[in-house]
Amino acid sequence: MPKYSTLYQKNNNFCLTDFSTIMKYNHSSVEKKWQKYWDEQNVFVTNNDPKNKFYNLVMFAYPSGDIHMGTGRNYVIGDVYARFKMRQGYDVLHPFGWDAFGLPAENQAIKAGVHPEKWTMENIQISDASLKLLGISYDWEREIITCSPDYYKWTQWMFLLLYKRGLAYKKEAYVNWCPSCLTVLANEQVDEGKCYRCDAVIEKKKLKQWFFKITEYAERLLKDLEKLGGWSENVKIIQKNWIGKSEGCDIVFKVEGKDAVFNVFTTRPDTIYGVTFMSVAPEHQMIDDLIKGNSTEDEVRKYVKEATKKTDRERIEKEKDGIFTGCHAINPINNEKIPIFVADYVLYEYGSGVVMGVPAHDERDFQFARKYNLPIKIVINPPGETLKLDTMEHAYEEPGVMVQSGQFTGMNSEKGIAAVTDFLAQKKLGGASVNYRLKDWLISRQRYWGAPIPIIYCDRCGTVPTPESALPVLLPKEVTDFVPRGKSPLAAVESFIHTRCPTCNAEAKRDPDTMDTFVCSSWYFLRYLDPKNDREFCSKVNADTWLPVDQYIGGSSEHATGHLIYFRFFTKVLFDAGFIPVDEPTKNLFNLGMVLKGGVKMSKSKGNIVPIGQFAKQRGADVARLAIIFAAPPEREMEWSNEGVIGAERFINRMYRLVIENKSSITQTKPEKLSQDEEHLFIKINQTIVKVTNDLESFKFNTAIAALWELLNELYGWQKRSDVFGYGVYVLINLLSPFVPHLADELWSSIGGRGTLVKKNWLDYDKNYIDGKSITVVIQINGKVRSHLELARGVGEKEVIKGALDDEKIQRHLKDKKIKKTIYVPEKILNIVLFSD
RNA sequence: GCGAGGAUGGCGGAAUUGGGAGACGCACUGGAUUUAGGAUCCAGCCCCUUUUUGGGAUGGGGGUUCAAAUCCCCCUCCUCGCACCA
Repeated sequence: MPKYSTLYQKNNNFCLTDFSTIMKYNHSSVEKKWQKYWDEQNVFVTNNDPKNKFYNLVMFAYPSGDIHMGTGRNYVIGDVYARFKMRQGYDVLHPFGWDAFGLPAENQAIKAGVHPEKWTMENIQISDASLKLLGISYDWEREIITCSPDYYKWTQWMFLLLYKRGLAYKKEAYVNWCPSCLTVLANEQVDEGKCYRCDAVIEKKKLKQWFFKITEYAERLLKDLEKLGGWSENVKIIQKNWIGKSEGCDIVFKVEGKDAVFNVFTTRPDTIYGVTFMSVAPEHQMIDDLIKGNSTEDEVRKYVKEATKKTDRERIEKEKDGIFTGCHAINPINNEKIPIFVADYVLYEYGSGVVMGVPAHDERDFQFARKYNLPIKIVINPPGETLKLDTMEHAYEEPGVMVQSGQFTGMNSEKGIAAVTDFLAQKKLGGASVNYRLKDWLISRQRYWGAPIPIIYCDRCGTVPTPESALPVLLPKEVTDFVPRGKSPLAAVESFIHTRCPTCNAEAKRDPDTMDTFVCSSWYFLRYLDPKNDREFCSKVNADTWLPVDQYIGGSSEHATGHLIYFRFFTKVLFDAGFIPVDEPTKNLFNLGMVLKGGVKMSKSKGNIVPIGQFAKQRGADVARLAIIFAAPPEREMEWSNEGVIGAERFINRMYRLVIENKSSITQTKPEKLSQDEEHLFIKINQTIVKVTNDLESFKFNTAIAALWELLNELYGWQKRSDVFGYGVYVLINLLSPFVPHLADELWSSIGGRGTLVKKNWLDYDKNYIDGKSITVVIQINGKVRSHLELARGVGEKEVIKGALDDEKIQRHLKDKKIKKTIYVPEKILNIVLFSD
């Protein structure tokens, strides 16, 4: 078959041009032209009255400088999907916005003296321009910026909603305190127990903080993971572990000689006869009562003071220790007297902050008991074995058979757990109980650049929420000192802090703290639905119309324990309050892989970024898009490389040439009267439509491009400019449009198409031309491929065997051998098994 | 330590209800065309052996099977998440 190159040399019938003078695709004018067209024709403006809605949401971004290939990959992948859905006839909502509050802006302000707002807004402008250069199909009229008062007014409103529903409360909590910078630090700013800026060892400081009661939703957040069929198992498992449900038993221990009790949570009530001491977290409020007047009071106080100052990390790394309080508790099951310790391995936040020490059956308790020479009492034996105290080097933590356990002796652990729990419940000394690892969400930040907490403190009325009509509580702009000194910079802004009590009009003070930025991002997906509404965060009708999010795209599992839990939490709260019709924001989440450069994550701080705007100008947006998509599967990490760019450029130029040189042959009409070769090509075309459609649906964009490349190669080498060729090129142009939209629209218009392909329906395939009429059956001998047979579809096993036995290559292998059996997989494989000798 | 995922040519990656390993691209080699090319076209491109034939190969080792990248067991390494959760 003559190839393309020989054609233009020898035969000019097909009007082929000399390659050496071929025009190259001028990406910059073409891309500009179509971006302008899309914009002027409002191609991406959302239909407010959708018949067939599709909410395609990509995670919005933090505006730290210009976007680069690392961040841009997310938006390209989201865009491919959005454009595909548009072509399938959906009314797509594809919005974008900025998570614009947060520490980097503030740090920049502290470092360079630029106001956070100025820095943020400039970055947004630059990044918006880059996204537009990439041709991302956002409905820019819905862009939201969380630091703008129109937005954070509703973030504050959300706070008040939670407050009204009893889900926002204030309590004392320990925060990270840098004794050198004299400032409170966020958890992210503490690196291995040290200040990220000055390396000083971080201390703990007790401050009154606002919390959201996410623990009240723990069970639903856990249970409803089942509803999230389109989430990766990985993220669901991470969330499940994070929520950390643990079923067990509460046991009430009385304190000897005091009018006090401890409620202890345990998952192993079957070990209750093995309790030989009790440990209380150093933060526990009851310690004061316990030690008051004891001879060791001062020593215990000293221990508590030191322990509470330590970071979590320090507490974990050192050997377990503690101090005897001088008090004893009574084991309710056998009235044994056990010493009460304060020990810093006990977590105040989990359970009740008190644990019963069972050294024989818990490794931590075992170490602790050995250190302080406390008795160790074996109450569980491994099945069929007997533990010996003198030879024990570790606790036996597995289930087993209860011994030395009064009436429960002889029971196995499983039965014993239930029996002891029931027994305690009957005696009102405890009962079944569930604990979660999940903690309430601390949302106060002693920082400037965030949404102010809309709370007012009045001497007479106490804590008073700002009335909704007074929202937003504006963040004062005339601030110059952004350095937090143990309290929010806002505390020093007199005009902000001083206000009047909404209830009694007396002089009052505002809360000086701002909210964690995760609050802003927990509900942003709702604001897109109604971004300019100044009476509601989103109208009920819009929420009913657009929710849930049909496809959520972005981030990797790093958000699994943060944003993705918070945003499910907010959705449930708003659902309960009747504002939105769904209790899960989205059933489909697609996680994206990071972009690497030189093997490390591409990021501004690593200094290895490839800016997208600049790249799009120089080499083309479509080249960038194609390189990103083809380099790796979307969910996997991808290395940004120049080689990938070269391949993408080649593809685009080749595609462009194919179309421009054969304009007159291209047709949207399906071919008729096919020769054998043509039929083969037509089948390939139809198979490509199927493959690309399926791959688009399932985010296998890299293999979709591979299929397109195959078809392009085939058409490029095709000799006859008949209908099937012309139709093939037409198909190719169409299938390319979600990936390289500028090129596709340009080619579409160059062959006489009108408008943009975005508005044109996705292609159907011809069901009669998916499978070829002939099939290739692989002939194996003893599992090794020896030959192939071209046979008609529908061929029977006998014919295949006959064909195989007639085959020359097969005969060679069968010489002097006996056939043991044959295995035939219809229309695929025939395996001839021989006797081994 | 616990949990999850992964390891396929020189490279990115295809192929898993078990059925032709290496699609597609990059790099590389040879050739064509060109004043030139980082353009374009043709051919080759897992390893060994070879005239064709053939043999080996999906991190390592074992197993199941007519047949294993795919299923099972053991081991090594890598990535991510959690990490005193009672």
